[in-house]
Amino acid sequence: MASISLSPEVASMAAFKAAVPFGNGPQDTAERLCAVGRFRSLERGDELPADRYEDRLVFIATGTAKLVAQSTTASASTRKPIKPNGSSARSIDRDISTNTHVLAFHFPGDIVSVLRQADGDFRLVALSNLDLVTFQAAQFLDVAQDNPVVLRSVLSRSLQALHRSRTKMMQLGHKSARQRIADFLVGMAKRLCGCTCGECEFSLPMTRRDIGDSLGLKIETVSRQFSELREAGLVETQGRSLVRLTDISALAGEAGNAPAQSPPRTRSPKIPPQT
Amino acid sequence: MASISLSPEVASMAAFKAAVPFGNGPQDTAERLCAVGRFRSLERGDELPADRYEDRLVFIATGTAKLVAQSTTASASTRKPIKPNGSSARSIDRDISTNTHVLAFHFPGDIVSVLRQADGDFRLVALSNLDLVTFQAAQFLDVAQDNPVVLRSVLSRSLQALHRSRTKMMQLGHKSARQRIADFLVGMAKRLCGCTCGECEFSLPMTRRDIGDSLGLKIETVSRQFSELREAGLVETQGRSLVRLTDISALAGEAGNAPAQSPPRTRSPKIPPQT
DNA sequence: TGCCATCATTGATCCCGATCAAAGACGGTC
DNA sequence: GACCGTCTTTGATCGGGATCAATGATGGCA
Repeated sequence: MASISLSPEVASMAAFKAAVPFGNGPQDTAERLCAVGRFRSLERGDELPADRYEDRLVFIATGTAKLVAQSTTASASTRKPIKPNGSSARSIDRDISTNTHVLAFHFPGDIVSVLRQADGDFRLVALSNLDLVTFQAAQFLDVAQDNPVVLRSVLSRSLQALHRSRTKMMQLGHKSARQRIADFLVGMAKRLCGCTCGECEFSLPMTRRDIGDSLGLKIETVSRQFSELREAGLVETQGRSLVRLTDISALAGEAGNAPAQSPPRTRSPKIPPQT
Repeated sequence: MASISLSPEVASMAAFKAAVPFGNGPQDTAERLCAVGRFRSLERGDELPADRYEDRLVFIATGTAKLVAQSTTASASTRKPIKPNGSSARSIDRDISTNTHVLAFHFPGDIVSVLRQADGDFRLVALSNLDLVTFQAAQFLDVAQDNPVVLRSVLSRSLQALHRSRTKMMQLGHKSARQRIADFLVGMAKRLCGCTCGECEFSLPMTRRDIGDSLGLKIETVSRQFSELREAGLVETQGRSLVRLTDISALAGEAGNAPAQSPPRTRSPKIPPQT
């Protein structure tokens, strides 16, 4: 097994180069970017060590991750006298049952912007074994500055992230628990299988708690909604993570979205949706 | 009234040039950007006509605006048999009590990204008389592509917007009504007066309904929270919009944030705050 | 000045989701 | 296999915010 197969590091860098369009600018941009990028590998449950002073851009090569925020709520409470059970020395104080919030889940090919710690406590945590490439944002931009195509691509990605974030905000703003869960499942079907209608089966890489934290719900509520959707025949589950959606369109309807028609929403100017 | 004083259009373009750092790239970038920008003036309550196919970047020169999303929720309920009272012809079907959501408020100097309508129903609505400059995002980027400083500045702004959006998401995710209102007021104090502690007085450009829509609360709840904060001596109001915060730090505490110490924001080589 | 549409406040009640509590199921490891 | 920690499900109860309903305040305008 020596080093015959492609090393994770080399593979990750290659994935990065493949994911970003380098256009017809300076041809060495890719190499120069890789030179300032740093490969890292995390195991399930590990978190990317925080950087106090530098914003970072993180490219996900393999695995899935969650971006969490530890809200600085003056929660005067809950110091859990962690059981002396010296479990894996690895699990760094994953403060249970505090106001942790999952901002987003990320999958291979994503470029995640992780702000410096001074701007809030954002952390990237591995949900599965994770290969990634980290860049100091300033360095990345310095290099990319010579190559407008790259810069523009990054901008475009960040605008997309903004869009997703806003969409999610709307979810949290005024959707019921049922709608949030349905929406979440539809979203996962799309990102994990590329399915937007029909049926679909996949394995959720995150726990019920993670799901709840990302939707602003408690774990019990998440569970109850799964149960109800199961009774409604829209969802089947097997084990902890395997999920089968029997009718994605119906689920999307449940989520309060247009039932995933043919995308070209040829609405005449201003017909109120009112499904 | 002739054209003796500076026209709003000229003033807006000048404001735009002043707001974006053009660095030492090609010196005509500013002019070329202005050439593809289009000046618009909206009156209170008007909305920026939607563009079906093009994402846009909008620079706010004067006034305040809200970015709203009309959620396509399949609200099976609430058919309000709008009273035949042919009210003012002006109020363009501003569907009362529907799931409108305010994504953000914007002030002079902001650059707002307004996605094409196909990506969701986002609209920019004037809260006061509003002068702005709109760009087709693609055109803007084409021009800016020659000037890395501009491109990078726009990127930086969008990352900031993302950060704000995420922060807000956390708010909506798990904060009480009290905390949301307190947080909102602290944020307004900062944006409208630059105050982060001590006391402060300003005029809110938006209605209680707008506030509620932006925080995921109902108007009655907003009102009740104002009343409670008033009783607690943290807030004084006069008329509909005038607000006085007697102790911003205390209010920040109420919001569940660190009580606004001297922000040790040790900014590393980064880009100006703004927005 | 008085009218009137809109906005804001206050009260009463209801309901969804949080919280408290206790089993039950999964999936590791020995 | 049996054990055990973690994750998940289900039940009972509570409370914050939504909802329904009515009154009061504001400010634009003729």
